[in-house]
Amino acid sequence: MTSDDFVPAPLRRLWGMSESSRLGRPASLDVKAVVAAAVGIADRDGLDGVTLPKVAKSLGFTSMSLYRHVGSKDELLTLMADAALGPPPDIAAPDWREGLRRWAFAHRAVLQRRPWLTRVPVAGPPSGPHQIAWMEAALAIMSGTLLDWAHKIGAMSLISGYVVQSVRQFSELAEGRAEGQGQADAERDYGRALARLVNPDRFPEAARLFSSTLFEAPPSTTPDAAIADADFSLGLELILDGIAVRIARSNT
Amino acid sequence: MTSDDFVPAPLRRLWGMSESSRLGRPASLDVKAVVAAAVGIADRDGLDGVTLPKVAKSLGFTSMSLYRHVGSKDELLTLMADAALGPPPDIAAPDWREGLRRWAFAHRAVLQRRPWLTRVPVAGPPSGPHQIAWMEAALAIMSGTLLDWAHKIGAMSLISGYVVQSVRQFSELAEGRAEGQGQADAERDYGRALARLVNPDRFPEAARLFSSTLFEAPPSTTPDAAIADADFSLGLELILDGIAVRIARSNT
DNA sequence: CAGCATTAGTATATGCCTGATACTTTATCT
DNA sequence: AGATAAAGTATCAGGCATATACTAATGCTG
Repeated sequence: MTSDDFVPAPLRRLWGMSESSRLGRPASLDVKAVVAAAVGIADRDGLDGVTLPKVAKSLGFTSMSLYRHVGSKDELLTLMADAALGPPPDIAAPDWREGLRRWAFAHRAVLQRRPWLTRVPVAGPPSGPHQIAWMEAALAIMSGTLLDWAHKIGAMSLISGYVVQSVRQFSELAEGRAEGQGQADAERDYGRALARLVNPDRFPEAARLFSSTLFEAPPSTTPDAAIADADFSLGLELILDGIAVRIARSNT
Repeated sequence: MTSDDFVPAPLRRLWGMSESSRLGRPASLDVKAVVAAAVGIADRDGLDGVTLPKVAKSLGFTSMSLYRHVGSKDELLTLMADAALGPPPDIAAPDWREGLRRWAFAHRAVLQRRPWLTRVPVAGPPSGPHQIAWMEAALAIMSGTLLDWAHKIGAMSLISGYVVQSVRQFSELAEGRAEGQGQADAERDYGRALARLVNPDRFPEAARLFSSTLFEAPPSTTPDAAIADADFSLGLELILDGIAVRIARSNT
């Protein structure tokens, strides 16, 4: 018989329910501080830069002290993910479609500011307060529709997965580019070599694709970000179209 | 002036262009063997089980020998991903919709057999021969449509991303479940606690969701796999609906 | 007011890992 | 018969996560 309001430690830490028992030595450190320090390091050095020694040092403590506030490094990553995600913005939209569109763009904006978020290994269903809040926002947007729960969840996670994937892809490319000046050359070499490897006999469609304007387009005047925006919208609208079909179908 | 048929070493290895120069000591090891051994370990111990010492030992060599055949551990992961993906099956379908559906299920089947594939960190656009072959298959399926390249690529990566995401989510859950008998209890506790944390005032929709039948459904008679299949199809058909709208629009 | 239980943080150590460097071994080519 | 060059090995440095056993600081109890 577990007590009815028992909450596992990781969840307690996720939801900011630190208890600071009156007994014993008082803590000079807390979960919030640890997570904030870790997020700061991730912002500066990327996710691989986050190590327990470095987080501890940035706070003026030893590595082992962190284990008083966090169960493991994996748990720290989960805590970081929810903290860095932050609360969703207020989305007031005339209809579900515009609402989901704004939700997707807001989500994307957060990830673009912290690309390392797209690389945090997901360890289970959303369970942090911010994750739940974003979920709530999406569900609220769809509350006027007649979709059942399974469809709502499906639509939301489809959009969210799409956002993560597209931001990750773009940021990887950008990182590669920033990694030295000669990187641009290397990248061009890489593309050129790949185009040569894609034999038109074995891969007719792919070969046509690789030699299409899409990959030639040399010094396009439009900035990369604009292209990325267009690509992103393209896929997003496709998803929204699919959802629209479902909604129309559920109304009959 | 780089030679016009210069191919970067990682790409050469990906495409099986090992050169075995006639000079010097002949190699008793090659990229293929290394990758195969690594894949075998990943199949048994998961992606975290793959370390250079273990791969080398399973071949009867020392860790450092691997660096003669593979640039880095990250590169090894890339090679593993393409090797383990394997070639796509022949997909003969009457129309693009059935074709893409089969393509998605085939992709999913591969990932289900090797769940660690969904956790290999992606390091750039598809560039291995098998990845290209899968891409070719998808493009061929859509070749009858009037979609432009951007839409085709968008549709394909949307589906592929969805497949990866859904398999990863399911396999995580299954792993957690297999990780000891008490895990099921812990999981139930977790869900229960979470349901209590989701305050209906702050999160009205989410709270209703958490207390809906979707989460109660105790010992459902239908096996997990069947439920997963249904969920998967749900999202997939949604995507296909979206693509259908695009295709219809591009025909006008 | 003394000391005890309790909690926070530290010191130290183990066993891993990736990868650099310098070496030995084994083959071909001249 | 060497010279040459590549394959594989030995050793090592620098990091990392984390277990265990410690010291330090506080409130509670007598």
